[in-house]
Amino acid sequence: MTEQRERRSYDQQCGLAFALDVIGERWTLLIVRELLLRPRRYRELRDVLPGIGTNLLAERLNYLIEVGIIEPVDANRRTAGYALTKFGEQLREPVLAMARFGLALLAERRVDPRAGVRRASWAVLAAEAMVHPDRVRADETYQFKVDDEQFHVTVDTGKVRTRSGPGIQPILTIETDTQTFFDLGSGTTDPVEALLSGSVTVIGPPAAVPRCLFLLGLGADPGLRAKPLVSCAGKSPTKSGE
Amino acid sequence: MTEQRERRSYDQQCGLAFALDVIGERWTLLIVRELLLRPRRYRELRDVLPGIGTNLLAERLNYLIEVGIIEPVDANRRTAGYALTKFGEQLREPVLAMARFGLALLAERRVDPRAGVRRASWAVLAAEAMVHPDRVRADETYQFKVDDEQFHVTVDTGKVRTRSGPGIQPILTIETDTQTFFDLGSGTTDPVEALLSGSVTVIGPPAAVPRCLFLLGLGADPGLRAKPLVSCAGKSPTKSGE
DNA sequence: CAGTATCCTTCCAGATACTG
DNA sequence: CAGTATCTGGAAGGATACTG
Repeated sequence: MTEQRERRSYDQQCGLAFALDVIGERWTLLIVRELLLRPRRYRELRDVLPGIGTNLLAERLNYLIEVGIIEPVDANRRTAGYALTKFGEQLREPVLAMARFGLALLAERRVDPRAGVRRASWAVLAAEAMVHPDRVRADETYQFKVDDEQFHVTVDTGKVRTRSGPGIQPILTIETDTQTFFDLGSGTTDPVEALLSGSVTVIGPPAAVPRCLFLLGLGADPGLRAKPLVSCAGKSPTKSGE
Repeated sequence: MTEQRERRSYDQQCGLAFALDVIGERWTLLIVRELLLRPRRYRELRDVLPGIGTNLLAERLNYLIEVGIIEPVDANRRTAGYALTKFGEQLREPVLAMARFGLALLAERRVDPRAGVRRASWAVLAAEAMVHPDRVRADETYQFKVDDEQFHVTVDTGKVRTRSGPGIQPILTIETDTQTFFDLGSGTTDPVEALLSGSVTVIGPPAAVPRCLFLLGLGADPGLRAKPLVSCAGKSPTKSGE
């Protein structure tokens, strides 16, 4: 039996404090992140969260089940893993917003861009965080291959979805490595530069590339551009005043 | 001098992990929340964060300065408090997203709705979290008085802003207490019920009320409504709807 | 494989004393 | 007032051995 722990609470009547009481402890949001990508087995979670320790993982999982954020998935009679509940899916927006901030930290070199474990599956989340829903310029699908991970961004009747796996009839297929992808996402590397240096390869009509870049916040609006000059890394979010 | 602590890091190349490495420790986001509302002095922060302890608060403040999220504000030559930097302002979206999730927890009774300290200033954040930018129906200002706190939601040329202090020429002035406001925000209490029971009072044209409710996610689209169902804006006495 | 139990370390809460 | 520094008990986290 897992014994009940007396949880620390901020004891404040505030939405943020309520949320942090539940998902503010160490590791919790990272577990949620993994399950946002897809359901996972206990072992898989251990593997993608190096350093967590089996007791903590078990404790967190039980608590997340208790509060209805995740649920065990059992095939046959055995626990086959964990998945987010419908309620837990509501953590997608907060997690993406935080991930966006993390990329901003990276862009401003407030964190070490090369430190730590790399995993291509994080790139899916990064892509989803980068998407500007208001920057749709065409209904089309962009497919990505980042190291071993495959995912796609689809615009369907103006609505954007980011999903794991190959896309259906993608207009573009973009291939790169995890490092380059994060460098692009944080504005560390310019997309044009990456293309020219060959660390990114693109298959598909060149005209679609600016639309894809624009959607991901990496380029200027193609609809407003008279002539394709040299793109200037579009996203230039106001140098922090120091 | 504050001695440097060896910070715990997830060591993962992922936006979320980067963010949590920086603002994932206990109390940090609550400090940011306070500074999102307005700059604060050391003493004020202590007062709104009961239980934090002077050393932790000092440590967190110094670290947040170090990473460029906040900066000391000095009037004359003395430290007059702390304010978010332009960079730190980027935490507004993540914090609001988390607060929204917190309200969802409340709505599903996953947290105790009555526990803990109440502060009217939290309501400003809650209101901002509740706003649906895509639900604008008119350019107008709604002013709120929640206990001792005053703030307003303004729609100006289709853009929504939520700010502390009184609004300019508000079409509505809504007055209530902190508890009721959070009950409304979490869907625990129905707005109509709150109006009828007198725990909320509204001054202004009744026709504007549905627009305000809709904007805050508390009512149906008034543009789709044929007739104004609720026409009681003034005091409709003692009809306890139980 | 999927956890549970155990031990040890680090961090946090709370109190208090000290400095400019 | 605006912090900094120190101390102590207890709780959370990390590493690992162990069990069904």
